[in-house]
Amino acid sequence: MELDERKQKILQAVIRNYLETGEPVGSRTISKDTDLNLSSATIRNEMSDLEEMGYIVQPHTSAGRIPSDKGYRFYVDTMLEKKEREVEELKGLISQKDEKMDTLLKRVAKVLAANTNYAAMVTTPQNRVNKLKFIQLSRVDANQILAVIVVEGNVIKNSILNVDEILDDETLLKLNILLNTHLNGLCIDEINLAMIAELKRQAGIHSAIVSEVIDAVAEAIRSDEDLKIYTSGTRNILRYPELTDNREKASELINLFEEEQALNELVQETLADENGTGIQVYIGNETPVQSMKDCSVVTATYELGEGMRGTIGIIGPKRMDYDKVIGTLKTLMNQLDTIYKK
Amino acid sequence: MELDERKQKILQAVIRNYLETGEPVGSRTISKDTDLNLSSATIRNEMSDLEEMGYIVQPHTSAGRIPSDKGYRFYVDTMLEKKEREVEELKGLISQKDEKMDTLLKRVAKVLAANTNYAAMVTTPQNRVNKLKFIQLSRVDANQILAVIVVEGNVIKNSILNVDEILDDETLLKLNILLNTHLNGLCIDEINLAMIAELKRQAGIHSAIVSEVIDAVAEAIRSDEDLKIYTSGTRNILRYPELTDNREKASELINLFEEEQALNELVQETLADENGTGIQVYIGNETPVQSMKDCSVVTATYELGEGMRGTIGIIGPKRMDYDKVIGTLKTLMNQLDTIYKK
DNA sequence: ATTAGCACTCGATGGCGATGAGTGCTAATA
DNA sequence: TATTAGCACTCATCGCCATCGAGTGCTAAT
Repeated sequence: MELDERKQKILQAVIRNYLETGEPVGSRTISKDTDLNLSSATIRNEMSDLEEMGYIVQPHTSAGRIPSDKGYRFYVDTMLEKKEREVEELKGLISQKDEKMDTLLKRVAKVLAANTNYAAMVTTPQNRVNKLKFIQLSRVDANQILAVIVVEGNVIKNSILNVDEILDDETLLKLNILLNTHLNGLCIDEINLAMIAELKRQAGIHSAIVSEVIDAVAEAIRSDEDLKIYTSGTRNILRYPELTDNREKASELINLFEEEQALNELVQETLADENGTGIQVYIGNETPVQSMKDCSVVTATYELGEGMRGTIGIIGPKRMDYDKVIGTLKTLMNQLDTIYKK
Repeated sequence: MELDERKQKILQAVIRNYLETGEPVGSRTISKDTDLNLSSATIRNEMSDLEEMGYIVQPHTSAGRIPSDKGYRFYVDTMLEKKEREVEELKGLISQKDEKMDTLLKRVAKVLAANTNYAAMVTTPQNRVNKLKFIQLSRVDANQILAVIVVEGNVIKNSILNVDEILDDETLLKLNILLNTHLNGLCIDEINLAMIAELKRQAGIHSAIVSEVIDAVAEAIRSDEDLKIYTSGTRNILRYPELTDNREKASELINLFEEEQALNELVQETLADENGTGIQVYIGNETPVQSMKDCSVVTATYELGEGMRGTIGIIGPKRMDYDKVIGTLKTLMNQLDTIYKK
């Protein structure tokens, strides 16, 4: 059977109506809502076809129809083809500059949640190729050394090293020069054992410290270590219609939402495959995280130049205002992009 | 009327039973549960008295009694007098050292939530008098300066400053010495305008940079800026009996739980008044945060020497296993204390 | 191909009586 | 005087059943 134009129109009407009301929608409603001028009986026949084709389902006999995952998928796909919606209200909401990265991202999560009424998440940007930019060792205390490591994109890591021997200023300076001249501009794959051995040899009796610094560098450069996920709007999960009478599932989802581990999977998936727009929609079982299979996830990837990429997204009910969510995500995504083009 | 020993015993029995079952408890149950050998009729009379005195209430006529806030308060107070319970299982759970502070605290929150089955929160320690320990300016890029600021307790802050003029190594060194000799060991109140002016004068043409550094220092030292609150076990909120059929309240509480702002109030309250044990219990309306008035909050203050103090706590139903919660909190509190005595 | 008509299905709603846990009161008892 | 047995009364809960109505699928007419 073919999904001709009339069937498409009916399907869209069913879904749009269901998104609004949350109730299974019947033939009479469609007959009145569309401009097709068809009687409810005709619609019934068409809906029967659509059900056979898997786009809609009946929760029980003698009830209206609701969209299946496949139905939602159709809806989202046709929607994405349409022109971008304007979401002006968000401009300015996150425009203050000079903010710390984490405050900014936290606020983005908040804005996103408040705007969509769904649960939102935002990750810190990940750098795929973290090049070392600068290392600095300083003495803080008699036997404490502070190692500051700056990687590309001005991400800064600190590490305090306890040392037994007392280092004088001159040695410290030598070590600084040694480390910087050898390591700057390198990314993690390029710091191999041979180089470490060479560094240790040149450091002579201070090789222990070099060792510790290298460890700190390795940790600093390993970006996934540093992935932070900010969430907001968890409460909205309680409003999701597919969960209202299923406390257990709601609870599971809330839990998931504070488990960075699980969200991480989602993020990785999002970052992995790259389609044109940067927007991804996972409906029901399409999600990489099993416990979200009753929900839909919409994510966007933002880019901060230099290959830094992060994810913002919302986790909502399958019955979601996809149009608005996608619009909002796009706007925020662009805002982030421009903010960091300062 | 007086709360004689028999009434106390009955009250305790009522509360203990209610904590277990969650059902209003009747006179017959008490008659069987206690070792008083009284008939249900006698108990009825006593319970009637207890109700008059405000320790228990009847959800509706011809139902059993449940504790009022005042009843819980009595229960908790008598309980706190008893000897400390041993909670051995927790030893070792958070024993790994060498962890980053935030990972550690995150895990403490997790352990706490998992152990009690309530919602848990942990704050980073706050330093009341933040003394400056060390400042370091380094050139990262042609026109970017990295300022590293270490305050007492080895808390490190970074800040990247953009500069117009190009600074050579020598000037940088001079600035470093200037800043360190003048500022080290001072806390925020001691850095006054006169001193800043003096610094700027000595810096000469580089006074703009000094200005920026001072700003960064001020921000770094302002500790409340840096208060982070880790939460865990939000899902447990859904299990609280007083909220199970009140979605709205549950939702509100969940929201509260991700609003650092609100939790902060709680923290401040906790840190403010200091009784002997470091444990505080807020029952129902006693809480400083209004939206928690259907819950109980139990907090503990941990100390990390040098005046660094943080809060760990749980937010649970009024019908809560106070005994276990307090025990768990005490154990974790001590663990944190000892871990940081390395 | 479309539509009117009709019998049928099934969840939702609300009334109703039975059930039973628990109370307060009174009178008997130790 | 304190305790207890007995009893009438209250009220939330549960299962049952009839009703209602939205919505369907099928058939026959247009």
